[in-house]
Amino acid sequence: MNLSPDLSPDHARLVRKLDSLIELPVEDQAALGRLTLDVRDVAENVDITSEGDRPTSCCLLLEGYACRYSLLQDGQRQIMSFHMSGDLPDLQSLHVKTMDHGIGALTPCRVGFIPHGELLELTRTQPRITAALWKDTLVDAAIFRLWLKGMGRKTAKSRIAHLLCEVFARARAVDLAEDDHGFELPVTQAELGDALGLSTVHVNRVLQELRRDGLIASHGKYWEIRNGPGLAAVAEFDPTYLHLRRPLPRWA
Amino acid sequence: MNLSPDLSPDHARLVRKLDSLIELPVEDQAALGRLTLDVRDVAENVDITSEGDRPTSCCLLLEGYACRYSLLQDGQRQIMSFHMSGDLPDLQSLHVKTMDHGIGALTPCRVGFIPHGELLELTRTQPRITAALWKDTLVDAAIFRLWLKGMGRKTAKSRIAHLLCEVFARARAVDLAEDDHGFELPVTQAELGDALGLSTVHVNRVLQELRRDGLIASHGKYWEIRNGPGLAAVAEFDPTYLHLRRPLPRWA
DNA sequence: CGGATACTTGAGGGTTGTCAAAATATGTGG
DNA sequence: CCACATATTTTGACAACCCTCAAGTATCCG
Repeated sequence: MNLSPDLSPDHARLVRKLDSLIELPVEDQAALGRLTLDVRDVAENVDITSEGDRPTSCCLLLEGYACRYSLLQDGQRQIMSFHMSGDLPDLQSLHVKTMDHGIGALTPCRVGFIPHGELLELTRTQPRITAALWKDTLVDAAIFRLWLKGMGRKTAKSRIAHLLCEVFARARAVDLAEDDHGFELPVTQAELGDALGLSTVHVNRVLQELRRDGLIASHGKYWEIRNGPGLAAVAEFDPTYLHLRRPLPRWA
Repeated sequence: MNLSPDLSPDHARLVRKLDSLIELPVEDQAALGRLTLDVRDVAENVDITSEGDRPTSCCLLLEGYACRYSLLQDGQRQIMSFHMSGDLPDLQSLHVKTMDHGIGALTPCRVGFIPHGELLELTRTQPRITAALWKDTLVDAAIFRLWLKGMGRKTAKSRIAHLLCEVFARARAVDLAEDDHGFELPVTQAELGDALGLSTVHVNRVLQELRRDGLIASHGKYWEIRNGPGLAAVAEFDPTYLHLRRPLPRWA
């Protein structure tokens, strides 16, 4: 990647993310670099955006991890995605006015809010940026589809394996994975369960099984893929759906 | 809605669909009316587009019903969405080159293929059409999220109820539902199961339960919502996520 | 009318959930 | 840097929702 040197570190995260989807000429990078970023801190377990809100800006996640979620009437929670630095978890609010889900901070987060107006102006003048942003929302949708496939037709073991492959691949694509197999995902087993449609107890048992099989290891919020091909096989993981420009490790 | 009178019936279906999401001035309607439609017939159970394809056009469903699906290694199928006349089920191929799932015809279908080039040209010149198309893909994503929520955290009964509410609401929005509670959804119980992550047998039993409760009735491919508020309550159905411009029946 | 597809029913089993509690890790104030 | 409160992980027993298998019935369509 050819990252324009005069970008702020915050803008660079955005550019790096979009550039993982579509090659962005320096002019487009510069245009992104001129976007207003209203930076704020959000505490753990606090909403960045709540269901029912009608945002007038999109949030760029700069530091920390967040999730998309929705609550049921009985208080159960469904997590629909995990987000890391560089993600625009409520980008869809650009064209879909009312939030039909919330974005919550899984860890203390630093986020930058970009006014809708500025983004819409870019989409009127910069077709490549439009394509990149649109594609980002499309990859989101592709991820939802794969989760759907997992929830509908895969075992708990395969689902968990798939999630770990996916988060690793996404982290890798934006230079957040340290090496060929380690990455950060600061979520509790209860949160994994809420994401995968499983109980905490069952998540725990299946994780133990994956460890026993030598497929993964974990130390708190850090996860390690011990046997990539094995894990990918259990998961039936094929990264095509992430539509990344740059190749991933062979096994993924 | 103010449908431009000089549209072909096929183009009108597209305009009616996009207009259900965003108000389209006549100039935009006219621009849509000039799109090339390469019309073809697709037989039941044949793919309109297959997983792995790299389409150079988007298909507009003109007549019939289709579904998005993906197969697992063991042959199981996950259906990710149902599509009706007016839908653009592979619109995402505009920006995401490789199909990560297939589009299959559930009934004999008539589809019109629109060249990517023409759509991309529109997105460069007509911001409202861009917004409408983008929003269409965003509503798709919202529907995936709701299915995800259902599969993860709802009972089979609630999931089936939700699907019926949703298809009714979508059909209503494009004038495909005959009255306040009847609509067409020509799918077998096996297909419902593949969509909802359930076995055929269980779908059957739950449908009987919904009928016994007086919530629905069905005659072959036609479905009737007998008790809208009751069904919506079981489903926890709230149509906000469909982001429709025009109101739906009170209960939905 | 006949074959195929779809729907229905019954019996039994398995993956996963619930409840409850113990063990361990984490974090904060003194 | 320890002590205690809290959050998280782990374990066990039992139950439930849903699945599989299998067979019978209804429906569609040429």
